[in-house]
Amino acid sequence: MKARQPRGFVDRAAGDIRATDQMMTKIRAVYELYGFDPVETPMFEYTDALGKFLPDTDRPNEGVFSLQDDDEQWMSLRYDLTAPLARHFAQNINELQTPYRTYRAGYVFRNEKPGPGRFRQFMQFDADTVGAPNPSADAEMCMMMADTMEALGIARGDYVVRVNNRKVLDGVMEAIGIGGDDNAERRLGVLRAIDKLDKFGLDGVRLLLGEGRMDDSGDFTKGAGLNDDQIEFVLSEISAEAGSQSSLPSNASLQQGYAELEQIKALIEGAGYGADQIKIDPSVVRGLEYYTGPVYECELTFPVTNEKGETVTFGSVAGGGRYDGLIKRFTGQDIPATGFSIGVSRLMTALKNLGKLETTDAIAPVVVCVMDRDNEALSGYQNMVQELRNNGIRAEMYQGNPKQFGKQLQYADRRGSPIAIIQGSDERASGEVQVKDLVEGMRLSQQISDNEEWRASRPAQQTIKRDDLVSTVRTILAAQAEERNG
RNA sequence: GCGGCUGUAGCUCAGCUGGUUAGAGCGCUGGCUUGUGGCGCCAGAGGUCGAUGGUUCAACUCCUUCCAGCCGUACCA
Repeated sequence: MKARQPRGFVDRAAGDIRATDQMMTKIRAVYELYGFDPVETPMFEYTDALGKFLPDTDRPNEGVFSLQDDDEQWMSLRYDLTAPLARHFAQNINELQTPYRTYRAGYVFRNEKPGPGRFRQFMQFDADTVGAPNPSADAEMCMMMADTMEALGIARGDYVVRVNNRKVLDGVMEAIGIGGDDNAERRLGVLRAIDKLDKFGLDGVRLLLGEGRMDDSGDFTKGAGLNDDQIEFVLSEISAEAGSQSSLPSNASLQQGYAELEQIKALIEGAGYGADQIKIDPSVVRGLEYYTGPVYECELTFPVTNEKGETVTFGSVAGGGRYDGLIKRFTGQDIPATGFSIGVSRLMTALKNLGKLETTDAIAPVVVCVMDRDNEALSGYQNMVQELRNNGIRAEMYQGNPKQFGKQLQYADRRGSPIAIIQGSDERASGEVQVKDLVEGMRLSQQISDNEEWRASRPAQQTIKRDDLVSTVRTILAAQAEERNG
């Protein structure tokens, strides 16, 4: 049998897990500071609770991973953290105090084609306020996003939170005469086209708003089919400076959208945030389905170099918006809500590129070598290990086959151990141990080319009293730490 | 989903216009070495050449189909 994971799923190694933990700790601290409390929901939900994907018998797993419980009910792995929150709130509506301010993190699952940096299981970290109808709640989300980026070490100017309002986009489309149920399909096409602004630029969007666009492989994407006047209206609107009113015939949706954006702008300015952190941007679209008001996303603006040496802009690492209709599906009553989601894995990749990820693995343990294998010697080694541990120093006794001493040092070396402890019968008889600084020894090795000489010299090794073990190890570790930190 | 490109050892790849027993470097395992990591020397393991069907005296090499991966694109709650 070949050992492998399902496509789009990955194992995570120690370094990734530790780095993720550190990130999550920082994110959580910001959310807590803002007065949000944690909540957790299960990975599985009944499929109908997740929303639009009701599996049909032909394709039960389109988009989501679904299976039938033994009572025939369909259940699915969650594909985001918002739908489960709506379910949780609706279910506990009588107990939960509103506005309900909550955050949660966890894996979500999407059954779709994986790609580089795109997996079928990935981590999201969400914050939401339920029962808050005013744009002030949206403004708070934007500020929290900005604070989170800075808490993670992303400098001001290397990120920007961009805010728009779905009502503005709706108003624009109404103004160019594609409002109403008849044009739902066309409006979707327009939104999709606008969403491609990052990728294809204004010219690409122009094509997609009109007839369509041919991609590099020769594949043709059908456009939204607007006429030239309509296209120019849309383009001028999405490329307009923040806050400038368009020349289009106004309507209620447009006016309300602008008013809400004005209010958000006033709040973030009042809180001291500048346009280099949060700005109104009429080209932000976000997901197409359930957003009903302000939408916002956080984008990284610095160029990063990928493994292949190509320069790419990273784009969006977090996004959200107002979803006033989502909870109503369960309760029948209007419950306004707004919130956002951080793509943890994606953001981690970006931080790695920025050098802001604390990739310093935990210091590997001190390895106590096994020289003699009689019980007296072994208990002495174990005693040293325990003493180091009791003093807060990671340590382990070599647990492999000890017959070749060279293998033990090789193990310590490849494990990245800072120090090896050696005590043979001679040292034991005189109450001594050898302490070997593996980092210093590696440096010395570069000056010695002959293998015999390298061995005989026993580099970076000192003989000390057994009683001085802990203090000597501490001294060496401190020196190594100082060197690492420059 | 659509279009293009690519599948040879754990990894990176070589393998001529089809020719007998498929190679290299690195890595891995063991040994030199039951008192010393790097460097070194010796030995070894590991491949139904992505899978299937076909053409041929003969296929890693050419063709079909499938699968997987990469790039672009579409969809993306």
